[in-house]
Amino acid sequence: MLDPRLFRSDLEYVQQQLARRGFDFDADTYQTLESQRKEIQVKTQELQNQRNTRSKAIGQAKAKGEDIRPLLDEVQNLGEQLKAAETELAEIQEKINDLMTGVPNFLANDVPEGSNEQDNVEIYSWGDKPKFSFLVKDHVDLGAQLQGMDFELGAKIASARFVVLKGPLARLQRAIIQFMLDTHIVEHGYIETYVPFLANADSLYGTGQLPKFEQDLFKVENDPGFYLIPTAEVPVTNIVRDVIVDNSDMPLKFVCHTPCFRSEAGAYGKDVKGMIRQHQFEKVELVQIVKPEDSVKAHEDLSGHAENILQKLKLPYRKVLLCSGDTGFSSNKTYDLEVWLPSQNTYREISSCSNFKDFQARRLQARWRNPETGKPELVHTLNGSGLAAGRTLIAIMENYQNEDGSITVPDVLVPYMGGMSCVS
RNA sequence: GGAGAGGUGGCUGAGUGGUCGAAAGCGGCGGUCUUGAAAACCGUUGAGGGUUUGUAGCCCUCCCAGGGUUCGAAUCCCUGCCUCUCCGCCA
Repeated sequence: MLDPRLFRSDLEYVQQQLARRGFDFDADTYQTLESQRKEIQVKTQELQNQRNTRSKAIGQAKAKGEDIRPLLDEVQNLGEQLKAAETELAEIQEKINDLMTGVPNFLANDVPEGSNEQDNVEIYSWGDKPKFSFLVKDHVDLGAQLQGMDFELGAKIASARFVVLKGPLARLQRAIIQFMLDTHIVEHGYIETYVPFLANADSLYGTGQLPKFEQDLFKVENDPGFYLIPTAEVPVTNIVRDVIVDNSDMPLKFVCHTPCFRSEAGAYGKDVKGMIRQHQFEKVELVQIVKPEDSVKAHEDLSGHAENILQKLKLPYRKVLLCSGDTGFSSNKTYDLEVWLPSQNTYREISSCSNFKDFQARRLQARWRNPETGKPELVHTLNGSGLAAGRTLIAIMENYQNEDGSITVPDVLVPYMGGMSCVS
């Protein structure tokens, strides 16, 4: 959520900023609601004040043994007036809140203009694309040949967009996850966390998935309802919900491996084949909680940590700065890392690293105490995949494939495969 | 699943239907003392919001959450959530 005070003090600036996203903020509706709010809130607080003063007077009169009858008559209909005002205020505030929670974050100044992913800007590419002297297979064919990747079985057990991995391929995915976690913990200084895979509505609201994107989530119809986490970002960032983080603990850097669950509503016909787009996939997520002045630097660091994984795996990739039209709702600035997939002859997203500034922190009420002011102030939150493990698995399969359909294991993963250097 | 106890400020912990946003201790911050530190002593110390040019003043809200009773609720009633203890079950 954006700062409501900014809407009151400089609405024109707010509109300009939001227009960069093509978001047309309804200023008229807002101003009508806001002027109503002001009037009703002042009225309500005045009535509350009256109630407090008079009740106090009654208490004092009673203590002195005076007759409180006239005082009681005086406050007779105050209660009803107050209740009506409070109800009206709550209604108007809910309307304003609904309006505000639908407003996306501002974009950083250096986010390029553009309407969709076509307009994203490549910052650089890394690594040499492999050259093959034979016809390349995609990960689906390779997986079938290795008898380690079965989509029909996934469909039988659950539905389309699920997979069953078996044998060395299942182990390879686990090796990837272990390798990523160890690298982030040992080399990049992250704290490993283990978290719930179901989250409540408050948590999803805090990171911005609710109320706007409920259709993307799997919901557990319990009482109270839970949601399957679409990313570890949700439970991990919510660690600091309603917390004033100690100055000396900043920055907080968490790494977490979880399965992720996405309904993929609206993705019909998209990436139907293979493991690119699944209802359930494994991901290692990086989350940082930092002081506001450090977030731009932290964003570069965090995406660098994800890149380091790709580089150690020697997977060719490119780094892309998302344009205004492709940057997510809560994000101020996002880098995507896209890995080379030989079978598709293109780069595909394998990590998305975002700086949310104080947008999530405001919803979360995640704060730190600024020693200069002595006051609690909002932190900045960031996260990024480091990396999506399922997509890393298929990138390795395709880039490291041999003519006979076997897969060479990247050097850094061999220890995690019990010394196995080739999957066949 | 059964039985019981409880949720109060950064922490521990008192509290009564009325001057309680809340005793006391600890911790934090400032000061006195000291070459410096410790100890001791003195002072200070919650969060959010409204109004406003205002980090001034005035006002409102918050004692787990949501309802209710009342002129008045941290205090009484109801519901929910969470924590702890014992029993049962279980990876």
